[in-house]
Amino acid sequence: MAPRVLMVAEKPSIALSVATVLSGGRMSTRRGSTDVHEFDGVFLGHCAQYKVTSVIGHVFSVDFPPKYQNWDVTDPIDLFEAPVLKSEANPKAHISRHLHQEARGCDYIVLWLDCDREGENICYEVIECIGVHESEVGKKIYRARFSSVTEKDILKAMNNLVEPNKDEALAVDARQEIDLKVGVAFTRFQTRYFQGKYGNLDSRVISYGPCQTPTLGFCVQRYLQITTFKPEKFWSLHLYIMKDSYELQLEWERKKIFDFDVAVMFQKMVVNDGTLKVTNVSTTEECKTRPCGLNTVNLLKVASSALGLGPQVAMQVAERLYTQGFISYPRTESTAYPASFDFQGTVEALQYNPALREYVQALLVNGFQKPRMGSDAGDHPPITPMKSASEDMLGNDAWRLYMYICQHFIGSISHDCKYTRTKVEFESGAELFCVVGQHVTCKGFTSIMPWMAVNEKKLPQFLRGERIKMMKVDIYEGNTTPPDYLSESELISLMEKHGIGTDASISVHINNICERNYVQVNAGRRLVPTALGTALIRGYQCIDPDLCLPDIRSFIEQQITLIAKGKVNHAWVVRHALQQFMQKYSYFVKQIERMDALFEAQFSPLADTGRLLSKCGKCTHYMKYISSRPSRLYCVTCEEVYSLPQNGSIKLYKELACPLDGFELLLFSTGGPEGKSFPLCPYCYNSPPFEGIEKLLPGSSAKPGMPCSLCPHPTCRHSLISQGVCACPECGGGGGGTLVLDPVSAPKWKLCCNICNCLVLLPQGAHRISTTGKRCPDCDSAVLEVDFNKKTTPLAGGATLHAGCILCDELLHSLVEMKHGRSMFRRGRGRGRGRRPGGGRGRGGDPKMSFRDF
DNA sequence: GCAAGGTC
Repeated sequence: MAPRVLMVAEKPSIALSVATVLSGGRMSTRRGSTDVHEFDGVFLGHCAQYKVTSVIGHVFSVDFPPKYQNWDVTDPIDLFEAPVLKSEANPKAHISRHLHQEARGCDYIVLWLDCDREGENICYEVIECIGVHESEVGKKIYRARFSSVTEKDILKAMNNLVEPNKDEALAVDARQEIDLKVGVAFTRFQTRYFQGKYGNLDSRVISYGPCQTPTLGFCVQRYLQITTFKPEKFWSLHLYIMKDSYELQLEWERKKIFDFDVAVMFQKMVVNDGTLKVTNVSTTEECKTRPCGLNTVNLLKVASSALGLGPQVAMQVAERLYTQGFISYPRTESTAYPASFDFQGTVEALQYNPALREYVQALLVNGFQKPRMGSDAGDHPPITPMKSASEDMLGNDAWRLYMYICQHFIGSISHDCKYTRTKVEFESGAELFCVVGQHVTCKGFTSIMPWMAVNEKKLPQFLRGERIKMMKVDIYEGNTTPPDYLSESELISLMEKHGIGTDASISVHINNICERNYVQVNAGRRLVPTALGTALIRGYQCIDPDLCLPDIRSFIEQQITLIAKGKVNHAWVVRHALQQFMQKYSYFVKQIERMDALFEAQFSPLADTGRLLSKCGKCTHYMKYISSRPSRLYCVTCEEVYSLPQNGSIKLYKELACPLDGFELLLFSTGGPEGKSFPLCPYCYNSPPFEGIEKLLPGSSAKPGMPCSLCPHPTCRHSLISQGVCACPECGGGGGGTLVLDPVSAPKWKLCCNICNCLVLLPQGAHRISTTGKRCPDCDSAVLEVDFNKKTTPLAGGATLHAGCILCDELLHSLVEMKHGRSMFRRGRGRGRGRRPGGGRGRGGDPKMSFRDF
């Protein structure tokens, strides 16, 4: 039988290109998690059946196990030695399952991931999904190495298959683990420390990261240069002459001097001389070179400085242009065009663009220039237009960005700009002056990129030895000025220079420091640090400047490069790097008061912030509601902070207290037309899930990590304690009671009303219980869904999901109704009743214990 | 809630 070959690319577009080239365009396509292209061909000299599919970037991402997810119970320092887990980055896409299924029955795997470290790492993610042992690498699993997705490169790669490089993949594993542990440990510590003290920081988290923090560092460094700048007076000579009815101001060779008396002395020397002699006239041919191919960093810089588009927006627009086929892949480091690049075709496509037509046609007639040699990072070709477009097709921002990409591309294959530069030098009283003129002889690429044009500056004719009459010699008094705030475009250059982030992530880091309120983007897209951003960086500078220096990234890079080159063992490097960061972390924690001194000077203590809202269950005093991000409650007496759900409003809920802890209940509401609201107890909301259960119930069967399926709150992070399950059947109509899972007997699945203390038993052995929003047709009580484990409760039809009324003994009807669209109402027998103090206004007739006991 | 890196 013909061998079967599965090929996996990094993204669907590359899978399509590879399949198209290798099949000569004759393949069939099957839709799946990602498309699968099938065709017959030749593999290693035999006829073979091919399938080509792709992942969508990384399949897995790395995180801590659930045990370490709770900020309340995990000391951040433990994170450095915690295990890390890889889980599917996008579980909904089912990429892992897709690869496993497609690989079944295949004899060979060929990996077409991007040829960089990340790509090498994804190779091994694919190998993991496929479920093949790594010992098969080289026998069954091959790596295609290609530098561009062109026919020539694809065929060449196919004929030169190699093995994936495990060391490079391990280097990425190391980077992921170090970034995760360092970033999360510092972030959690800082966030809790400062948000537990100040009420007006206005940021959801006080984050730290080896890329985002140095990025912020650059902005603050410039800010500090500005604030500590002391202007100085300076003086300079302005000498004016008249020649052939041109009035000219000459440049003084000394530019400026900082002593007035000396400036006066020089002025006198010139005035006393009275004549100005031309000492030299020189003319040079100058050349302004055309640009190389456009890469992401340069695109982002132009987008920010010339088009006023921030990096985040620019990348979004560029991605849309890419997916619509107007431009090539927008994330690339390379500025060199591949040898096989189709310049002719690309130029021809642009002649239909009215704005470019004239220039493009001239280029086609006169021939275009070979582009300058750029740098080839081995990733993707430079960003180029792929087809013609009009403003109507794209919309304003996309059109401007697209036009820039076209202009840059055309510029890169146009002539250089040529001009002559004439410098005339003068002397008077032993002081030297000069004037410079420029004359463009060939506009070249500046015709299509007019903002790059060389300024014409005409000069009258001067002859060497000529004596010129001076009009006047003034002393100009000026002040030195500080630099401006860092522009976004300068920041991108600095990040690139120091290796902070990648073409794909630079925009994300900049966006992060804006969103977290560390910097603000001012007019002209200049970045001004906020009080928070400044306090953070100045704090690191006090405690441990390494933490905010760009070298922190290069340190990690240099460490993992040792792994990539196979020089040092992966585990050793990770352990060593983490040990160093752990020491830095401990020192930082010990010294945090030095950073805090800066915060103290800028921000208000929690006690001075917010307004009184609801009563604390511990001390019965009113607690303060802090409305600035992140909104939270603060008890001044107990000095405790209680976090609240975010992005909504909070108000007192009927002045009712939680029956469990005495804290006054609150009502949280989200805005908008589909706004939701639910009541919550601030103490329960902040209760560590397992601690509480275990304290209350020795020998509890609750397992760490068991998710809370009862709590309908989208923000709920409880496991077994929750609120607001459903309306209480006793007082639900008028009293507003809500059934909560009774924490005392949680593993026994009981519900307890927070108003009237009514207890409702739930079926045992269920592993998930949730609300349906439906009402029992018999007694009008809430209907719950109960999910049983098949093993413990085999039921007719293999059904595992049941729903029933919490008061009547009816259990199965709603399920059947849901499954078959009709009600099969089977009434069972009640087995007594739950504790129900107060009686209430039961609507279900004779109140019974709910649900049959399974 | 947290990092940085892929990609959509």
